[in-house]
Amino acid sequence: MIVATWNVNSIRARLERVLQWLDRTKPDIVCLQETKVVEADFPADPFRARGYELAVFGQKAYNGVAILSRLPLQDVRRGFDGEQEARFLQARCGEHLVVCSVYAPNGGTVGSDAWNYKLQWFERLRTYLERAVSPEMPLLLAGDFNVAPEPHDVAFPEKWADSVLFHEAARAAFRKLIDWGLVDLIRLHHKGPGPFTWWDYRNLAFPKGDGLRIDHLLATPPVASRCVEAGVYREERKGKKPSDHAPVWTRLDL
DNA sequence: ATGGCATAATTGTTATGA
Repeated sequence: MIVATWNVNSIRARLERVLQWLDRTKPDIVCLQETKVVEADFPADPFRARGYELAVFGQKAYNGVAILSRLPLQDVRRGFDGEQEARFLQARCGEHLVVCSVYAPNGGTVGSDAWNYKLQWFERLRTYLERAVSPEMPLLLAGDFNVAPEPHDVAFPEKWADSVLFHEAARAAFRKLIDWGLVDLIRLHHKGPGPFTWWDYRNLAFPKGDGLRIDHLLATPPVASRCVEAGVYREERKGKKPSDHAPVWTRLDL
């Protein structure tokens, strides 16, 4: 089956593009981030009409995560550790696979309150995993982690070294999360540099190739051992009214 | 050094993103 994740930068602004992409690629499970809408206003009907069950965790204007699944959704959990913001949504898809749609804080600027919040948020996510799940169970964290883990995840690493997306402290926080027991599925199949998943809207970043890999599919070993293919739908960054992120996907032999 | 662009909430301008 195909599992994908996409930071859509507003599900209402992106609805037509998301539906066309769904109809073309037909993923079984999709994690969405930055839906930017409360649950009551989430445009669920066109997804239900395409055979998806939905789990939605939203708030007004900012953040917001969702999971679409062709397999029955059960055991939905909104947030972790008393989180106020709509950044984490967990559900069981089918009998065994647990999927989490994750939207990590951006961090504003290095040294700001938002920056400290970002670093602490990664600590709290790791603590939640330690408490609530296990590396032995089939678990997939899919989403926008707002961290490019290594130099070959950034097209121009020297230019981005001091940014919140590639700062050493953010990379260290991400590594600590991985060390709990997660495998980066893209890196099972691509050596790098790239594939990149985000390009700034400004300064012609996409045509210039100024990309970063900040959206990730992170799986426990029971899932990673079934990962036969993974990639980025780079073409979704092209054309009219794109998100600034491209979808990331994997094929799992489950 | 700054702003570039996009979105929501609002309806002129700000907050936030990455």
